[in-house]
Amino acid sequence: MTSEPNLLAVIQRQLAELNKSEAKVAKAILKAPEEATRSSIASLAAAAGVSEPSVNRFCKRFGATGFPDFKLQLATSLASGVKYVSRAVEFSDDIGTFPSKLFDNAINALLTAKEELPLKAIAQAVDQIAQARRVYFFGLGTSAAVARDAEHKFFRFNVPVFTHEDPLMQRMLAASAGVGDLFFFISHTGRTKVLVEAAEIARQTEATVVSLTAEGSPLADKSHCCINVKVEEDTEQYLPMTSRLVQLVILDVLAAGVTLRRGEGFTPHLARIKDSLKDTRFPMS
Amino acid sequence: MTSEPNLLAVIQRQLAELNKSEAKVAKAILKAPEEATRSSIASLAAAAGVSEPSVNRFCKRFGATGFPDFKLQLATSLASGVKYVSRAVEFSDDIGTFPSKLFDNAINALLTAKEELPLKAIAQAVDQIAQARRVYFFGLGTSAAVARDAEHKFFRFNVPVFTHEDPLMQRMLAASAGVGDLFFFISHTGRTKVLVEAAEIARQTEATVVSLTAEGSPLADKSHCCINVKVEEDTEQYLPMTSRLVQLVILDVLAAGVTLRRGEGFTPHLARIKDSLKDTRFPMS
DNA sequence: TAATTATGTAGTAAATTTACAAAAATACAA
DNA sequence: TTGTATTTTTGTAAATTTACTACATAATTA
Repeated sequence: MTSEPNLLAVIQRQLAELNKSEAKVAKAILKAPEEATRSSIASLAAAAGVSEPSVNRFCKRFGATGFPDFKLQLATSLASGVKYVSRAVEFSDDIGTFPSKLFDNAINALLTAKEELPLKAIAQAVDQIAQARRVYFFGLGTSAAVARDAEHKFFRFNVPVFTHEDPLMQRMLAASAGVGDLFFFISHTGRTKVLVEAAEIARQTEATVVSLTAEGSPLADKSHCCINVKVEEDTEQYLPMTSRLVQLVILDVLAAGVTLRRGEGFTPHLARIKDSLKDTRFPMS
Repeated sequence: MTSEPNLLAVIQRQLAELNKSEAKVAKAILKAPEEATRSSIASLAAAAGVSEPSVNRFCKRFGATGFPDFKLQLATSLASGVKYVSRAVEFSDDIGTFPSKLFDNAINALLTAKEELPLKAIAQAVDQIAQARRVYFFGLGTSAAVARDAEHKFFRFNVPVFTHEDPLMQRMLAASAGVGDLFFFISHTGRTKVLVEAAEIARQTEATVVSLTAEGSPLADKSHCCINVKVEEDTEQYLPMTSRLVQLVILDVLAAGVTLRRGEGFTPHLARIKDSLKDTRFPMS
């Protein structure tokens, strides 16, 4: 059963080849498709001016097992028209519209990323992080915040993690790296000079270089392992980027991957960390 | 008929408040939603281990006129891409399953947040940020990364922004605040002592206190304006939180709101900022 | 123990499908 | 053409499946 994305279009196309009563049914459905999904076979038959079995035959002709199945397919087809598509925010937007637009853009970015996850690179990165003696997360600008987030997360997993936003520190640390060190570079464009340079320096040592960045970018070229994040076309230049959200979730994936590798025996450690924060908080009322 | 965009999420959320048989039905549907749309009331009842009227009552509870109507709503909901329900990562998961789970969780969190956006509070926060002479973003732990992200974003909009991760700096800055200062506190729980204390100190000055945190939390109580983020049940304690993603997008919304308020004349400024970064990057090949 | 709530049984109503027959359309011979 | 045979289309009526309602029993709560 190949579920057709646009059932109405198929009906429209077949209209000429249908016999009289079936054509009547088709017209009735095309005229009010939403209503058709809600009506019984009797009322649709009445609306089309035919008998109930005619409607039933019509449904079977279009690949459904019967009338209810047809309604289901029709409803699905109608609903799938409204997907989450990127929509630019405009100056004419108001509070009722632009927040949903931004959320839709974010959701859309994650949906897209989910479909084309570079699983091989992710698995490889998990391996390398799990084996690393020390992990450095480096990013600049917006990506520095992502690196910071990663630091917090991985710290919980007993991975010795470090972050530095200062390019000079990044260079120096890269230069003095050795076996067991892992440098994880985060960059939207993969073209930020100082970051690429730091990666280059790290690469000349025995350390491992992993990056979360755009495919084919200078930064990706310098890495042992690169997790590609598709860079969306830069249509909306002045409003927030969604790529960092994707980066964050990919880092969640890496963290989860490392945890899973540690196995069930690791949960007490996590519980202890969580517990250690208890006293810093006001108790629940 | 208020057509709910994400029926599965609604069912998931209500799960705790359902009585035994209805919960069984809910679980059966959540387990195999696609199949549920195709089955009869009898087979679904059998699958859930309850009687047919229980299924019927379940449907009515969720706003449907009956079982067929419910199936229709479910099918519509599924088709519109909303099959993203929070699923916990388990130790038996492998690379083929847990990444999608995490993405689904993230997408689900954003979808849920989108549905219940506190637009009034957002509008108010936009007003206050737009009027502020200085804006301080304060957070700790994971929220510090969110604050950092906010700093980068708002800086582009020519808002004088500051972030500090150090609780002592936060206290001192809060204490010396005055008219025109805005303190923006970010916290998942809203119960972190040192942060709540800083908010309390800021509140005693002429400054404005805005927070992005859990409803009814101590931090929310200290704020002039609180943007509520629903805190999901803490079932999955050891794996990444999705709330920070929601926080980030809400901050995007605020930033967009401030920009829109500035009007079209502001774009040259944004272009200049963007331009200033050009020389820090390797050109596209 | 009473009251309330939850759940299932059994019967009923509604909707859908099937089997079949009538009607219409088509093909073809005279 | 026109009548007849054949095929296709369509509707009627019965059968079947499905969904709903009313009510009784069970479980829970006060």
